[in-house]
Amino acid sequence: MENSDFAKIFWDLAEFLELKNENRFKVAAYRKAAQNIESLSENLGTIYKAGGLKALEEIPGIGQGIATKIEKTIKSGKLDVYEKLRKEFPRGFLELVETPGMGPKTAMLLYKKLKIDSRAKLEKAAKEGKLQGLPGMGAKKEENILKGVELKKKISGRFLLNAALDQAEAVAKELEKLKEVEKILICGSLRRRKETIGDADILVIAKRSKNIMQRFTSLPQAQRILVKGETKSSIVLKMGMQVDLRVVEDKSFGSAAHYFTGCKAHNIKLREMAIKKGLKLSEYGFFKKDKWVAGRTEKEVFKTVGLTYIPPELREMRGEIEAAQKGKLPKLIESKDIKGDLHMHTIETDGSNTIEQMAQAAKKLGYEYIAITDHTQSTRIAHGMDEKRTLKHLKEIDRVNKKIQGIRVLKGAEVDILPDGRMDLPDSILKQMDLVIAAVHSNFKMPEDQMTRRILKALENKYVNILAHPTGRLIGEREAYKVDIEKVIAIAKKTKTALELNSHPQRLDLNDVNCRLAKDQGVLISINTDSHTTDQLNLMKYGIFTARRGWLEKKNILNALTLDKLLKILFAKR
DNA sequence: GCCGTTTTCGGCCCGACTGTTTTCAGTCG
Repeated sequence: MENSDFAKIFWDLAEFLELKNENRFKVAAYRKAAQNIESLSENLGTIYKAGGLKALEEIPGIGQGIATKIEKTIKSGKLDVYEKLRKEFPRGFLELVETPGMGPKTAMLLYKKLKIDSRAKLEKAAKEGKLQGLPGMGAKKEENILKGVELKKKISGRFLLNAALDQAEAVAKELEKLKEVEKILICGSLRRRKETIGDADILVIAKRSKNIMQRFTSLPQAQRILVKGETKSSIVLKMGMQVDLRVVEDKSFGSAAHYFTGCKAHNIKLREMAIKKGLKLSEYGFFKKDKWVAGRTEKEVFKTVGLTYIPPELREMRGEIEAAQKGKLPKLIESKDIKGDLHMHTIETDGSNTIEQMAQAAKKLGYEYIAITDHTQSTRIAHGMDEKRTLKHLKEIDRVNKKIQGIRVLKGAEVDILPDGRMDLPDSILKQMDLVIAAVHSNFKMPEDQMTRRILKALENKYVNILAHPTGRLIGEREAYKVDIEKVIAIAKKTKTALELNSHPQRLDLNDVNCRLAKDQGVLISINTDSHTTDQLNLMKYGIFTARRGWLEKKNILNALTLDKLLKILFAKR
């Protein structure tokens, strides 16, 4: 069982108990546990096997009750209370509650009065006007629920970070033109640079909000207004993403920015810490009794509860608060630390630019070096190189390297890892390169033990320097292949092989959690763009975002090394 | 159900918007 399967059980349990009007703190406790389980880097099953019930109870938000439920689930594969509740509510009931505008109270009301137990039935009843007239239900509420049903059909889940960021920035740019706007900041999961985004949160500092709200709700890219108030409005963009806008005064900038950036659990923790200090924290600031005392900047917010400044990417309740208390937060990697890009393609295989064009573009970015790493023969779809072409290509890189000044072009290739773990080119060819990237491009559906063996064997090859996109996932398109990532990290450490953090917004592979795992084991990460055009060299920022979410520092990054240090490490394995 | 340098019992984050309520419940973030 995956952690997400366990989490699902507790998310659902919370929902069921809420429907049954259980104690709301109990409901919240289940949700907190589900949340924490989702963000664990280690599998619950593994934790239980290693340390039993005690180890489970050490996870924040998990006590005796939930630990026992996890144990039961591991032992028997199911949880009786969960199964019982599932039978009590019809299938389709949860999607009813998840319809925007509906909540547990309304869902139960409609179920009891009208036997509505699915979203389809809800839509039908609303269209027939059967909802209005029930207690607390009028024509408007019925209309809203219908809108919610439609919205759910339209909003296609989550958006890739780059797409969401582009859209949010476009909205912010429009609002910035208004003279009332003093400051504007994109907050929420966008500011935390999560790999996928549910909705965008924009914070505006202004004294008067009326014009701003008017402009916001009438933007050309707006498709629907969800709510429109004095300090808070929400719209849905034509591309399907929801955007929330909040307007506050300047003296609340810090507390509002902090609040709208989240994550939720992190916020709650800070508010609890404020209470312990006799203060109340909201988006408007810290209050002693009813008197405002602080909140002008985020730094001030953290300082007031005794913490050093926590960068947005770390605010995920993954130990950042404890680290800030001890003054032990990492000094996160930044764009300026990156000295080169070690994974890119040219027209020799499936890229669009020449070696020289890639080198010139990289030079403009201020890089000290790049590596040209075209595909090898097995990746036929990319016109991969056989031995003969590879040798010719390496010579061509030498030629370009002599020709251009101010940047070093390293000779490399992205070599396929064959299903049996052998490399797609013989060692006699690999040894003529400065850098070898190994990658899985075929047979994704192997069983976990086979895939793990396959990759470990590649890492043991003394010419392999980097494992490209280590789990092979394409966000929203293809699941990661099954591989024991902890073993991969351990062997990467042993063999002095770096792991790639592929910067493409659809890959971001390794992900944040695994990056942190690799860091803790002392494995170097190479943040690469895997560019197929000169433009794509700019994708580096997404890799850096994810690296920061993984607590990575300059010293953890292979391509933050100067050229001579890099070369030393590349050849140290041979 | 979880949790504890104020606690093993009694707390548990805080506020905006909407609709239907005539003072507030429900939903959302």
